[in-house]
Amino acid sequence: MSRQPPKKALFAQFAAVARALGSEHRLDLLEHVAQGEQSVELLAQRTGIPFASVSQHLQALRKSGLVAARRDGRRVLYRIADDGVIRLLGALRQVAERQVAEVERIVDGYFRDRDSLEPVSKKELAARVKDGLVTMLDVRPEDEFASGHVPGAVNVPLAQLRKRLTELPKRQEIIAYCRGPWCVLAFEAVALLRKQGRKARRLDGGLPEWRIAGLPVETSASADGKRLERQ
Amino acid sequence: MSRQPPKKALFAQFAAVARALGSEHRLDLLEHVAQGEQSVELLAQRTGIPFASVSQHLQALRKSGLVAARRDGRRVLYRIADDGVIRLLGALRQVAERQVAEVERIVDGYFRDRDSLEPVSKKELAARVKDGLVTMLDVRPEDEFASGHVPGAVNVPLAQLRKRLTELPKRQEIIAYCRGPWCVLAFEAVALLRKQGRKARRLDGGLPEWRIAGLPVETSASADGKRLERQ
DNA sequence: TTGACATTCAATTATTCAATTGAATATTAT
DNA sequence: ATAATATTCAATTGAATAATTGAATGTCAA
Repeated sequence: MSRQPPKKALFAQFAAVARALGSEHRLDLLEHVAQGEQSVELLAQRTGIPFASVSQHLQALRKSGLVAARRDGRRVLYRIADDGVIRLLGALRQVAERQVAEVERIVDGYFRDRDSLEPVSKKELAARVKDGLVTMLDVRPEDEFASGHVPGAVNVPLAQLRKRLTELPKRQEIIAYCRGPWCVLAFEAVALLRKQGRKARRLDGGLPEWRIAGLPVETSASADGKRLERQ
Repeated sequence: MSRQPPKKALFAQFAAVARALGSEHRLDLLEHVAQGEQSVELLAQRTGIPFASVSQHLQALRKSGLVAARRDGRRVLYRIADDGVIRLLGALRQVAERQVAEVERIVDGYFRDRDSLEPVSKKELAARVKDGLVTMLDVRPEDEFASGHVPGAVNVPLAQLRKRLTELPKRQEIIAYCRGPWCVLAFEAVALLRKQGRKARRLDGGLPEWRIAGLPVETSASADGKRLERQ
């Protein structure tokens, strides 16, 4: 292993990391883990993958250095190993989006207007939210919101958006986001809001991208967080 | 395929790209393709992979959008699909390097000093080469050098370096490079030069990185290029 | 210590992927 | 047309991987 042609050995390691990314379930898990440290069971619930499979996939991800784990009581909490992983996922997304025509068709097909991608920087946006000039809308499920969100964001899960429109400002611009650039919840939220005549845009990125941009993240100590007390 | 949950369909595409990267042979081929447009046969020669396998791997890479192909006469020339691919490879390398301890050990084990990584920008370097303040040393095989290299670089393949030391300036700083950041030839060259008392460093990156930085690339119309006339 | 719970391990089966070989296709030159 | 060459396709084999199930491990609380 160690005394073989170094080039081969290097490629083997790089290939191992890429192989770990080469599974839909693991990508799904990675996106969820990127939201914040989580237990195996919670990830199984959120992704709908059987918990034994989740455990195995997480171990595969760990072996290739994409996630890290620590024990807390009787559960094991997994997290993204470091910011480079988020950037790697971004680069993968970029290549796939730009080059695989299929993706374009899927996104375009489902969501008419592929809307203004990041017309305003995240840092500026954070300032505007603080000044009350725009409203950030987090359309993820409540428990995910609780474990970490953009400061000042309003949480209305996509499923309830239609009914709870009154909770959102009428004229102010609304910026929707969810898990990350791949997450379709935000696309759908923007489509719905625009149909209702609201001024809405999508944040090109989710919580992980917000975090690695060096911006603060807020957590709700409790908010349906029965399963989250330990975090 | 197209009317399935969009999230799944997106992940499937991203996973497909990652899977395409998850093979040592394909990474090897990608590194070579990144040097410049090349035919299947030439790639087979340079990588030592049977040509039928090379063809299949290239098709896999093409299907996932990592390389593109065009026909020229009776040969098919493959090239990197776009700059995003180089960046993706860089991100992969970064994650693997930072997180997979194995790589550190391999690199450190083989090459004592992991030497000054990119202490000077590529743009500045290009200027210094032009002014004759430093010498760029390309240690790749002659035919690879011929199909594209840093302007003004001297080509001495690693195997001949010890014998041809006299061709290099005695006191001037020497910057060695080869195919890319993973390429070990440059590490070895620097080690050898330093042992000889020369002032040598390694360029953190190779021709592809040079190219996507927007810097010019020079080709030798002829230089052992019997097989390269058409390029 | 016992029981409850979260996670991991082990074993099975089905699927996918890789390498190899030889044949088929497409292009150029004769 | 025919031959020569570069590439691709097809079929085989063996290896790696994924999903599933049930058992085993480790931790906390009573």
